[in-house]
Amino acid sequence: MVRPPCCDKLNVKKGLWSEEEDAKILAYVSKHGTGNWTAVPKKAGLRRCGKSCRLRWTNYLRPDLKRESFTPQEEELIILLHAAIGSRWSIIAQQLPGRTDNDVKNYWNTKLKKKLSEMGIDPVTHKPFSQILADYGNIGGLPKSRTRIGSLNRDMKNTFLIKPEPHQPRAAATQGCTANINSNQLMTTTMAVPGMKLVQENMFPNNNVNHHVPADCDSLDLLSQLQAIKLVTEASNYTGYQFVSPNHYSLSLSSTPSSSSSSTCSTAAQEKTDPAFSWRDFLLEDALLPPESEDIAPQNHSSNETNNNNAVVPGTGSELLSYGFQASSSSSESSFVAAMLDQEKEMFSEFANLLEDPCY
DNA sequence: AAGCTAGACAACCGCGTTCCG
DNA sequence: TCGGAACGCGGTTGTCTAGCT
Repeated sequence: MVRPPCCDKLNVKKGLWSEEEDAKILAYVSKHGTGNWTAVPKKAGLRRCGKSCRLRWTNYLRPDLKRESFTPQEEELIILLHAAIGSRWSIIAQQLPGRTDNDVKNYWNTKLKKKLSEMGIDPVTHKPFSQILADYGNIGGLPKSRTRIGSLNRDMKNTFLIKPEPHQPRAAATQGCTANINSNQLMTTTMAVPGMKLVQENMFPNNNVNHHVPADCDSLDLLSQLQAIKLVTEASNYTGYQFVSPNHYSLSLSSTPSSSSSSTCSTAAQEKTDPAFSWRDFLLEDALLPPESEDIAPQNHSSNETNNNNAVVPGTGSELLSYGFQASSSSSESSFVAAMLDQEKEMFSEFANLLEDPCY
């Protein structure tokens, strides 16, 4: 492993910071300001890596940091922003004065993920579990056996299989689940990634999104991210991310009169009739089709205009799966899907014994 | 009282990006 | 333009503590 030069010394101290060390950092920063962190340890008389100093300052010593626990408003904002832009903690934290990305990340990992799971919502896709299960069952046409549940993400499993887990070291637990990872990835990537496109389209119906750009997370450009943030944060009176029914959760944005009716996260039925996204486009544009293939005309998004106020909590996934796999007609698509399924079958057969004995 | 467990949060690690000579 | 250093970010791990058995 290559360490940065500032951390290369063997005598660099690690672990928790003492009050003395904090005082040295504070003294240094008050005198010299922040910046050039690699020089800080030497100048401040610390046996710490510069990176570590910066982290200590950013996450703990900065005077503008809030110490009190997260408010319900902050909590809702985090959930909304996570739904909109994913785990971009630094961006989310920028919308929460006095909070650091580390704070937000920790709060998400320890509280919010669990909370959403208990509500029956997958914290990764922000989609009701029941719908994910149904959609996932539809993909492969495979029976929903225990094995299938074993391939769902851990939070989801915890919700379905409420049973005390024997404590085990984290690494061991992680390793034990290795056999599930591929199928998890199959699911979460296919679901979450195109979902970003859905967010973009549904949250900014008037935004000229180029629908021929492959809808991966990274293609969600900065402008759109900022717009997403703006939309979410400006909805000053939103009443929250409400669980309505197992297939239906909503976000009520009451900041505009026309949005008094809660905008609703698409149900499976709604999504199947929503023409805004074509899974086919997503799959094929990347490589399989020449650009501007005539049967993949730009989508007409006029239907979105009727629900401009709907800040659709990104569903992300299952709608895409229903779209794509059910509507697939071209041979290239079916071969792509078939290849994925073949690989998955192969994996299941290879790890059959493990999958029959889930690690939880 | 001791051991175990889970929650909270601080800190570290690795990697990608940006800056600068 | 290139390469190394610095920085920033997200994921992961470590540590402490309170509650429970």
